[in-house]
Formats: sequence, structure tokens, C-alpha cells
Amino acid sequence: MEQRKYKTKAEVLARGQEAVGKTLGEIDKTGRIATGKGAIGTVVEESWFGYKPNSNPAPDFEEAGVELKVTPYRQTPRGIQAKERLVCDMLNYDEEYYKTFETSAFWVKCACMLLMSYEHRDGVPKVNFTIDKAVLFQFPDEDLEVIRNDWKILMDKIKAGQAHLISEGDTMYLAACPKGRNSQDTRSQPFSPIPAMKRAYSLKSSYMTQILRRYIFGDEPCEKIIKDPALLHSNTFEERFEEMLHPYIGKSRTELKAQFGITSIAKNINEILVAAMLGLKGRLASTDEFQKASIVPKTITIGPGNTIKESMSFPAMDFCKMVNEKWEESDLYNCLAPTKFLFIVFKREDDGEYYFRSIKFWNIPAEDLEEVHRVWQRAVDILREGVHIWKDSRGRNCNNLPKASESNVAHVRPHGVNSMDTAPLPTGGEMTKQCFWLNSTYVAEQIKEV
DNA sequence: GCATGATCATGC
DNA sequence: GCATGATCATGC
Repeated sequence: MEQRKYKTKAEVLARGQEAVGKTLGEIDKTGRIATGKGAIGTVVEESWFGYKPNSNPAPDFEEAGVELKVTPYRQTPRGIQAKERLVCDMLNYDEEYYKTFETSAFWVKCACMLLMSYEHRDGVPKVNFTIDKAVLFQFPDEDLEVIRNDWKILMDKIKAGQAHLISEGDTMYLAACPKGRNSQDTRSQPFSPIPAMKRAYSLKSSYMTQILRRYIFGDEPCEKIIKDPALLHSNTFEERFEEMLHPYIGKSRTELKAQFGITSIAKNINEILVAAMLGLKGRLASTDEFQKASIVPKTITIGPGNTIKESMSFPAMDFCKMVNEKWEESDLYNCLAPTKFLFIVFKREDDGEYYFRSIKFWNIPAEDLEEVHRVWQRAVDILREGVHIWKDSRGRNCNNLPKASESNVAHVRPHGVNSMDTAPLPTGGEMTKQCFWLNSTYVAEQIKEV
């Protein structure tokens, strides 16, 4: 019907740009946004572009080859951040694996997108949000190489009968995010009888943050680790990364500092050394690839007996917020599931010197994520019932939140400036700030092989 | 040696 | 000033 109005990308873009400066309330002719029920993208499609959304595999503007995406962001003290991942299309386990990347549901629909952005502000009614930009987005070559490999990783898991073990952290930019009512909402998979969670193709929110900053708000590009996209044609990002660091494996910290002319005695010296090995000017965590893929560098020092003392902490818990969260939308899930960690492993030998031993890209396996889910759920249940707090003989605080001895993977422990550093409880009163930790024994297990 | 509560220290 | 990576101290 009316799609025929938009025959070219330029026509779609022009119409999108006419919406800039308009509020969602002005755009919506159906009144559904005011009720809080209407999906914003659907309403813009219908009310602004004048056609009925369908579940057609083709992009919304089929003839122009453009998919419409309306995407929210937040202004934060650290700059603009995508509010959420961008969901592209369902991942049908039975249909996708035999396709090529070019014929995949993701690429057929989303190769070219009209991105319309608006700022989300907490406590402001949706009708008052204003469309502030409309741009045509096509993936830059260097991102596309990464995304092709992400797609291959997902297909390889389906072909191996492991669709139930897919998680968002498996991939860099293109992820398979949960898209069911909960983890019990499953689908069949072609090479295993085990049902797998309903999932959709999505672009990670970390990737969307960089897209918003670079292509919508015109920020300068971040420093790249892999400067030539052609290098990613035959090898993955992780392979190239390891290749660049390989010459330095086994060298001592003293030797490496001398080689790079680094005199710093900063605590994050190991991360600084890795940045130097890669020839970076800035920080490893600030690079284009690490930002887009949400890769977090973690330095791990192992003692002479191959021991690791450090547990891995996550941001302080918001006791009041988390009791109202759904696991798949919780702060902890969003911090852990889509994230990759780069373990930078140094070993302290008997001579007292630290040696660069290895690096490992790691994301939490699906089964262990489920275990964290259980720990999180118990913490939520305890907080709802009212957490018990008492003092031991030394006058230190004790509580009944999940302990390291109760799970092989995760626990809850204090993490504030000191025990007086407290946060409010949903049942009233306060307690010392706490956070989730991955057990030190679990972390040790994960890097055992490297 | 590990679990657990606590605090130091650094960088933004 | 705050968040958080890193580490300590004690007891089992």
C-alpha cells in the first residue's frame, strides 16, 4: 500500500528528518503511546510513515531497502549511552543455519537502517520524548568483518546442537539476546532435542552507544587496535589480538618496561604494558573494539603455586531496584551476560619478578550464567523477605545473603569504602553496600588452562 | 588455604 | 567525592 511512497533511501531519509524536533505525542495519531502500551517503533511506522507493520522478513521500506529503527539513549556524566540493545529480527534456529550471511534474516532486514534517536529521561512521559536525529546507517567495513564472524559463531553453535548454550557474551557486536517472556520460553533446535531459549538478533547496547556517538552525534572515532580491516578477513579479532601480543609472552615486567620506556609504577601497570605491546596511544579499555564489544580488561596475578586470590567484583547492588527487576533485564545480567573479559595474566615467580604469561578472552558460559541467576534470585528473595543482619563476636556485621560457600560460581559480599558505607533496603533501614562477586576459585578455574 | 568482612588506594 | 580494583586480617 503506502510503502510505495518511499522508493529510494533518500525519500525515506527525507521523511525521517521531517520528524526531527517533533515529540512522540505529536507523531502518534493513535494515542497508544500516551497509554504506555504502544511500542514506539511501531507507532512511528504507522503514524509517521503511514503503513501497517507486518512480520515480513523484508525491511520495512522494501523497495528502498531500509529498515526503520527508533532508538533511545541517555545523557550520562560519561556521555551519551544507548539505553538498550537494538533488536533486529528473531533468530529462527531451524531456518538460519543453512543460509549465508547475505541471506540471513539479520542481513536481509538490517543491512541498511534509518536510525531515529530520542533522549530517554527517567520520570518523563513518553509522549514528551523528542526525535532529535534521523540518519541512514550502513555498517562500516571494519565492523562488518566482526559482525560476519559473530554470525558464524552463532551458526556454529546451532550446527553443533548447542543453541541452548548460546549467550550474548559469545559474540562481539551482533548478539543473540533473550526475546521470550522468561528463560522458560523456549524453541526447538535442529541438531539437539534440548529446547533453547527464544532469542533475537540484536546489536549490543555497547555497540549502539558507539554508533550513536560516532554517526549520530559526530564524535571523533576511538583509537583502533586493528587498523586495517583487511586483516580481519582471514582471522578473527581475537586471533589477531593474540598474534600481536605473542612476541611478548614470557618476558618479565622489568624487561617490558625497559623495552617500552615505561617508568610508571601505577597499579594498572599490566594493562599499560599490554597497551604498549599493541602500539596504542591511549588506554586499552578506550579502544574502538573494546568499547563496541564491551570487553573489560582484567589483570590477574598468579602466585608461585598457581594460586589466585582475587574474586571479581561487580558494581554495588541497588537493593531497592533489584527486587523489582526481571533477571534478563537486571543490572547484573546486563553487566555480565553481554560482556567479554580480557584476562591479562602475569605470574609472580620465586625470584619475585612478574612474567607476562598469557591473555584470554572469556565470557561466562551459559550454564554458569544460570548459576549466577540462581544466586541473584536467592539474594532478591532474601531482600524481599527482609535481610537478617547481626554482629559477630568481633563486632563485625554478618548477614544471610548468599555466601561463596553456597555456590561454585558467585556470592554476595560487602564492597564499600568501609562498613559505614551503606545503602537503603527495600524493607526499610540500611545495610553496608554489597555487590555480587565471582568466586576466586571459579576465576582460577577459568584461567587454569592458560 | 579458603571464606568472609573490611578497608586501602587510585583514577575519573 | 565517589566508584571500584586491589588487598588485608582473622578465624575456621
